[in-house]
Amino acid sequence: MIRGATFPESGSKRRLLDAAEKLFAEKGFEAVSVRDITALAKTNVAAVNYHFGSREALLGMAMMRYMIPVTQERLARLESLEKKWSGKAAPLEEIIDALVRPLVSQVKKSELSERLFYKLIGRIFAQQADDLPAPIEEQLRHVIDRFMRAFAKALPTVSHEDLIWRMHFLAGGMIHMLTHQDMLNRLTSGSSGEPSMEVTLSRFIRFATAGLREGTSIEKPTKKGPQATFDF
Amino acid sequence: MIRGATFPESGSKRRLLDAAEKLFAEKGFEAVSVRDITALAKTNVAAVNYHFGSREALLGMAMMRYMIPVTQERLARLESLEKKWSGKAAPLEEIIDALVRPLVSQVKKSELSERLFYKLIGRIFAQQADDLPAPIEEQLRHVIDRFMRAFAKALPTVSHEDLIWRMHFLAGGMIHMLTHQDMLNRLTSGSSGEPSMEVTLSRFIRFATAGLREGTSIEKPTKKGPQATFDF
DNA sequence: GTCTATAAAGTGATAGAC
DNA sequence: GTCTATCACTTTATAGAC
Repeated sequence: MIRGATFPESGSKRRLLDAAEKLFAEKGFEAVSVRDITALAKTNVAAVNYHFGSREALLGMAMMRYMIPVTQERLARLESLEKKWSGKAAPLEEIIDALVRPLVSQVKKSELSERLFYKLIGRIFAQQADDLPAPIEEQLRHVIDRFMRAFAKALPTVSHEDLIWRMHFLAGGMIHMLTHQDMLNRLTSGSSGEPSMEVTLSRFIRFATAGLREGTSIEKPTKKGPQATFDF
Repeated sequence: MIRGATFPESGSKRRLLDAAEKLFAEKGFEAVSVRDITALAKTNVAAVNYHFGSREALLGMAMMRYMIPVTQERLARLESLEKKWSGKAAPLEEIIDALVRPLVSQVKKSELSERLFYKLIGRIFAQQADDLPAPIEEQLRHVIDRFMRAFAKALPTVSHEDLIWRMHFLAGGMIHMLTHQDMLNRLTSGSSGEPSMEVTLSRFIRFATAGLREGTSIEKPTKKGPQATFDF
């Protein structure tokens, strides 16, 4: 399902991908010019068009170089999880871990700094769906579909529609966690403690597990949420 | 604390703000030129510099025109909540509602389409903290501080650091909910049901309440999350 | 494959007429 | 306040030499 598209291991094409990735992460996709990229990659300005055809195509390739291994690791982790729990539903925490951890673990294989890596991922996910490159959209669709089935099995009493939305909220928290760690410190005068990513990840998994599970058990006697009018 | 800065109700300055807001929402902050804005506002190209001094300053003003009423409504709702529960901690659901609902309710006062309004808010929050206009950063800091205190009162057993991170995850889900409703439908072949915002909001509040509360009560016998090694 | 040179269009900002 | 004309750059993309 997920084709393995190969990427150059060296040469000017590789240097262009590296440079593009770094600059896109730092400044955002719109704010980087072909000249910025070729300057950092130490090639001539024509190289981008020669190797990729256009700036847009290079942008798509840089995204794909990330997302392909992330997608593959997600699916592999989920499969190995299902094998381990053969037939039975896997624990919710472990499914969420399989979805989130690859975004973190792929960082080690990158030559970008950790901070930049997360920014790049954040920028990819912050794109509107309709201007993601088609192959990336296809991958995300497949990942969502596979994980939805796993979640549905683990939470048989939650409706399909509820589950989709909860997974959506989870995705938002996940992206925010990766991309705005620095914002958190800035906006709270450094009281977030700057923990390791492993600690943050386990905090997130607890949060998301509780959120996904909410409403599963027989309706707790919660004080029936607001929704009412305020005297504002 | 939050100064009330006035914005023009008519005239070319107002038209420029309207046009900028619409285009920034549609295409993103980097992708809109002064000429795009003046064309839509039906002014000459010099008008932006005459009225605002620079493109950047106009961008900041457009953001502020949103965020000021949102911030004011958030603080007002929280205050009225605390008055209502005089002394006692307000229910978690109601605090979250006070934080999230203003982002939705301000849509009615806007002349943008609902879809565009949410996109604009998403773009503001997707900015890196260090390139938000200073007054906006100040407002966010104040809001976070006020709501953190309310959350801490409602969840006295959760550590300050845990709470900060859970609030951070909540913020991510909130932004994602507002800005990527269309993506959800696109990536799930429309099985999210396109519910009204009111329904989505109450789904989100349930999710976030559960996530924030997680771990409050005496450590549930959860199967101790993953964190372990995988055979991948 | 790599490069320079350049075309063609777009950019933010401003001077100066009205 | 509004406008046109224009400056001084930067942009993507490409032609054509090596």
